Amino acid sequence: MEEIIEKFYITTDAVVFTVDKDVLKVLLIKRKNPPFKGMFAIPGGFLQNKDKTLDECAYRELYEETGVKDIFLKKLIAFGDKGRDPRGRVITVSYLALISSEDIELKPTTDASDAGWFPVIRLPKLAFDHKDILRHALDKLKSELDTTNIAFQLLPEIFTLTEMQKVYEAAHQKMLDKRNFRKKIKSLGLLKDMHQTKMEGAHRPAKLYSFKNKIYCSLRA
Amino acid sequence: MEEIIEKFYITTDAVVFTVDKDVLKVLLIKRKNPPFKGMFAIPGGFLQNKDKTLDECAYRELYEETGVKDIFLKKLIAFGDKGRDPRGRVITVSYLALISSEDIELKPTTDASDAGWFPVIRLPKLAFDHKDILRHALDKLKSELDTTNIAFQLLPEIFTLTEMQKVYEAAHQKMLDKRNFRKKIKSLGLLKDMHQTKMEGAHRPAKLYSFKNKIYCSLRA
DNA sequence: ACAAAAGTGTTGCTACTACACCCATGA
DNA sequence: TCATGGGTGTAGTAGCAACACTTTTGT
Repeated sequence: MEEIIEKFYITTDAVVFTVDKDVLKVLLIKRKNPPFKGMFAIPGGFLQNKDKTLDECAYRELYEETGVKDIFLKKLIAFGDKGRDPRGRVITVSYLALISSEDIELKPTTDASDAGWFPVIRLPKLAFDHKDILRHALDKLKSELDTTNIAFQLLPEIFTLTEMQKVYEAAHQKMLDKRNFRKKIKSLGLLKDMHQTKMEGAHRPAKLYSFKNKIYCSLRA
Repeated sequence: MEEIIEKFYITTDAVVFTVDKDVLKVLLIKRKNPPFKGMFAIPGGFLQNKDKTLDECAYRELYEETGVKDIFLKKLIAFGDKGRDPRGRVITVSYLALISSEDIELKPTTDASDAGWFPVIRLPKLAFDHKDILRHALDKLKSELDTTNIAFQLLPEIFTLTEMQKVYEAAHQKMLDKRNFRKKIKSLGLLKDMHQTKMEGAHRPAKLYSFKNKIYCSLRA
């Protein structure tokens, strides 16, 4: 490799979504250093040569900054315009990440004193071009929910159909018809009836379901 | 930026497709230097700081290596596994590129003595992980043809419906029903009847169409 | 008895598939 | 007149959207 070839900083940034109390939320951290000190940002950081893959870098940075681990990650796209980071030329690879709201407790770690979950409809101003990265990831989340079985990444092990519907409604930010939703989901054949019910409040108990397969796959031919 | 942060090589690689004589082809170059000297590869090269965007890098490298310019480019995804390039850690951003077969004449340039168009069904062995990059781009091409109006990037200014159908058939590698194809395309309302015909051989002349709008857009809400 | 969420079917519309014949032309 | 590709319509099916009432429970 000739000397004249330039090298650049690489980061991975993970846009982590969850649906918590019927609200779509995203994980952000407060920056402790300049630039954009004190502003919120998508968790991520610099690729190191010890990271064997970009995925590994995304996992490592997410864990270091927020304590979140064992999470679904899907690589999205690269952002590399000049000037997007005032420190120098940085190419960022964005990730879509999903986590069940059961697992969103943040353990404060060295880097994560100010990590938190923010409703997507009420975001703080974000550092860098993270608004663009987040919007792109949100669009991707919607299309993935419609074309793959990733919903299982946002639900607990067993759940009711109403809970599942709330996940779709939160992500798409619109209400769905109960009968049509249930018909569609049942026709996909992804769910297993657990023959248990969940009683919650003064009304008829809801049947519980789980996914037959918790392996990410497309629903189209 | 602290000294301990590592930097990496970045490349952009453009997977350029065309449909030439009803066959889907991809543009490859023969490598003139090690590693993989003499093997074929997707055209691309190293990001330079003068490139204001990743797109600009992809355009520049494609032009330098193949003489191809003024072409549709869409950024796809990053490849960054360790060991994918024996020279060192290289992160590659792939691009989907499309060109009309009218414009595929390759002018030999300094770097492009061995650029050529290869049918996708009969590819030579490719350098690096370019087989993976190509397959990913091909999947993307198919889904883009189904959900956007990019077909205009693969057709001449005016064309017949049969020519358009051949583009879809070549890309999807399957035959389509003539009546259904025409019904679908007409219902999209993208085409303008040019009130001209094209006579070619001993049979009824074909009506010529062009796109109302040659601006890339999605066909779904 | 009532309040609250669970659960369930039908109808109309749209979009896709499969399929066969006539038309305009040059040789 | 024949060979060639251009051009057209219909019937069946599958999937989506709109819509209201009964069931089961706790209080």
